[in-house]
Amino acid sequence: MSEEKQSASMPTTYDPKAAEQKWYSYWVEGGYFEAGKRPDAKSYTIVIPPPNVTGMLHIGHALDFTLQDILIRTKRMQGYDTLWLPGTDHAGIATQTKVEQKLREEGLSRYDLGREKFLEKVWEWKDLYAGTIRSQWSKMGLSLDYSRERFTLDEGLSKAVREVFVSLYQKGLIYRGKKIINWDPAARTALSDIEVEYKEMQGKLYHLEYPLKDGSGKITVATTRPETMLGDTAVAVHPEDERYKHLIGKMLVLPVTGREIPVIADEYVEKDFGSGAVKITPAHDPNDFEVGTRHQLPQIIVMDETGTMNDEAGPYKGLDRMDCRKQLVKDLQEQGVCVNIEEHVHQVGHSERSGAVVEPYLSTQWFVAMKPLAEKAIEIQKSGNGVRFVPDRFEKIYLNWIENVRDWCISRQLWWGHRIPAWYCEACGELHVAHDAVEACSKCGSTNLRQDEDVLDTWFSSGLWPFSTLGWPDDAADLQRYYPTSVLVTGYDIIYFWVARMIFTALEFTDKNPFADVLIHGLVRDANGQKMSKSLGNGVDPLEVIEKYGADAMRFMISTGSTPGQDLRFNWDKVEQARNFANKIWNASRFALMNLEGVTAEDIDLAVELGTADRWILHRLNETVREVTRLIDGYEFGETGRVLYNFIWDDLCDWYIEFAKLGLYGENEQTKRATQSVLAYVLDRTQRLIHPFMPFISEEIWQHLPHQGETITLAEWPVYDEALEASQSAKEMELLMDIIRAVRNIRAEVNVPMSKKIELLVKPSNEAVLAILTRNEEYISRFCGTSSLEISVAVTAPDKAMSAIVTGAELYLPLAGLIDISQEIIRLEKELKTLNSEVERVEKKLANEGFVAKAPAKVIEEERAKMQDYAEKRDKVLARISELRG
RNA sequence: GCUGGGAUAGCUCAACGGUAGAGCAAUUGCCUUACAAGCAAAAGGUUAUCGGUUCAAAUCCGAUUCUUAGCACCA
Repeated sequence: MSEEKQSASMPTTYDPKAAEQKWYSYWVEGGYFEAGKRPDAKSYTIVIPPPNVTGMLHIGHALDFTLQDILIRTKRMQGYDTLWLPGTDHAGIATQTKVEQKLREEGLSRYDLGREKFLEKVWEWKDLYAGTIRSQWSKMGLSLDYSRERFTLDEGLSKAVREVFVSLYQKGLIYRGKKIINWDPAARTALSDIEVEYKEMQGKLYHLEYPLKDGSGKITVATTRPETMLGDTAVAVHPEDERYKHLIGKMLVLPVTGREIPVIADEYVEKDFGSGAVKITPAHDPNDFEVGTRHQLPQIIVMDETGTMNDEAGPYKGLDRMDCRKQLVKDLQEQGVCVNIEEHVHQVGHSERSGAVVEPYLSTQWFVAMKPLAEKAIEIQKSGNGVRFVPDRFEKIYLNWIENVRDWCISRQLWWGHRIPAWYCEACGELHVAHDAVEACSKCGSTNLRQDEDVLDTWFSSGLWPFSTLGWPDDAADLQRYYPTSVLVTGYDIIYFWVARMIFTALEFTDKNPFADVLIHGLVRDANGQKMSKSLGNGVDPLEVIEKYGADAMRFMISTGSTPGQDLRFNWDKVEQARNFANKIWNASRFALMNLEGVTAEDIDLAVELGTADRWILHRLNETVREVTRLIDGYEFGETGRVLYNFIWDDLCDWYIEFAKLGLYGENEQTKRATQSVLAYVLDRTQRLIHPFMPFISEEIWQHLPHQGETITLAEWPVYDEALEASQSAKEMELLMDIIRAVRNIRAEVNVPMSKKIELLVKPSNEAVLAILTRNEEYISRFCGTSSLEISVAVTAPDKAMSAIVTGAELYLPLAGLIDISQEIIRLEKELKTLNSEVERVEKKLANEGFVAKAPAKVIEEERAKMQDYAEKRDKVLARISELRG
């Protein structure tokens, strides 16, 4: 291929769009992402944290998925039978809320449609968004096995859900009970504890006076929710409280309703807080519920499931709870009952999904008894046989939660979700829990059975995800082969919701940890460090990033931009930097391709005589292979990115490619062939190393390079070669680079551009160095821009010359007329000063007996070598100064 | 209140016991035949403060200040 033709086919600027589309369909059509094609290989499995089918993916998903793709692609190249299983979550409340919102715009509610019709609508929505999500996955370049895609409401997964429910019920770990739960009056459903978000709010503390029935006085109580007083069934005081001791057992008259309620004694009350008396509303407060149970108090529910006051509220019946509060307070003030209103900052629970203020509400719900499940999980985790958290501090967070977990309310009064597999006999009231619809009551024989209306908490099915997606409870082949999974990658925000639940359900039902490792990453924040949210409108759409800078740039930025477990600030500058990096790779490859005409994969031969730079870059590549492999294994993607960036940009592009030009443009055919081989080889391995991070551009380039195989996706991952490390090329190259840098410095300092040729005299410190320099004379000459070059241990310094001392050699640049000797002396003295302080530092260190006695030999040796080097340089600089002076 | 995270160059962040690094911004010189999305050079730091452990601390351990998140809250 001619140079012109090659250049024309590869423009100087990389255009991601064409390549991305082309290669993704190539990969999918080639079936390269499908698991099961390497029956003899070890398996490596990741199940995707299923995104909600509520809408589009955001940049946080992009981070989560990119990290997984990096792992999967690396392992695939390393020869594993990799499975990355995709899927989506039905996301009960979230999705139902969205669809209801849409209906509301049409003036309809879910009740207008009825359960069946409404669910049809939700399924339509689901299909629409699952499609959108799939298209976003493809744009991000994710190597998912689409043949195994799952949805939490799939038949298979639903079967798993029923199996778990029935089994837990039979073990007595699922029960139905009347308790105070968190009620979302907007979505009209119960919530679990963790679905409630507490927000600090400016509220009011209302002080109310309840008169004693016998007219002998009053008791003051305080509340932040005065409307609940309508459901008060007692006032509690501490049994030891002298102020109230005599009142215990007496009756109070509840204002408004006139209901009589007792003064009771309970240790729950703190004497020193507030008035020392607490109004007790068992049906609307979890603590009061406990107190009420202890004292067998009536439980009076004063509002309905929409938050509207009911019959028990008397004159306030029909009012919304917030309106009732206003009206009631006004009335109580007029009656002199509400004696004081204080400003009060407190935490108010809001529904995570609907945003409504959550009402503690007494109702009959289904619960999972968490204690036994948690105990098992804690024991295994603490015995060291649990899941490995990365970073490990998240293990503490997990344990802390599971050690304090309370029973899990799993029933939701929604329509979108897994219907609870429980049937009630209409005739005798018997409860039947079963996998399949119960036809006849086993107790009375009636066939009149009604299924429980409620559905299960979304997280109930998500908790089974690692094994339900692989075919559990059946003895499926995929379950055998790919379970337990290798690693779970997710954000720290759902450790409680999801990670913990997967662990204890997996332990209970599969007797195994669901994954060996759990990699926890941070959240993506905006440029100001703020959490991205819809309400703030500061979210970043991954598609926009891909559109502007390409998927590879986004992936690289997002995956390498942070340290494990730490939040990541999104900013466009960093994406631009990643884009520039991609472009750099592109241009390095363009250069190579222009100079590899006719070279095929078979021509690449590294066993020939190689130059210093060739051996050096192979050595650097080798080190990079080792580092990148180690770092990816340790999930240290930020560090991996830095290693790759430095290798490619600095070593490969800035140094090696420049050095390679000499061989490529030179007359010596053999040297040219050798250089071509090294260049092609290094570039090929570089594409492989960068491929997990930047799949598209690496494939595009790899396909242009001399290669074997259909796709880089299946190319072998490079392996560290111990044998290469024996070479001295690194030290040789360091010397050359030092000389070149020193000359460049001086040129810059005295304003002599590279285009202007100069004389250069190099005095090596010994014969060995002389040999190296002589061997690389061409390099030195080229990169120092010399008109004449003298390399000899016999070099005598010219009078009017700039000089530089590097490790192993002295350099002289006769620049008479361009420099002032007194300035040169000042410059050298400055250098002397730094060298002196270095020498002093190391000297002091080596003089320290403790250091010499206790530090590792390697460290001491390094310090000694430094000492020698610095001292040598210092002496030479010193000599040069006196020479110039004299 | 309890439990974590963070505090490092002007900005955004690295560095997991051995001389503190990068990108961006600002400075200087370059359209050098892969790349101006680039090349080259120089500059920028008492690693929040105070103690301790260690031959050696940004790193490990205390304390303090500021900041951030989660959990729990007394009406």
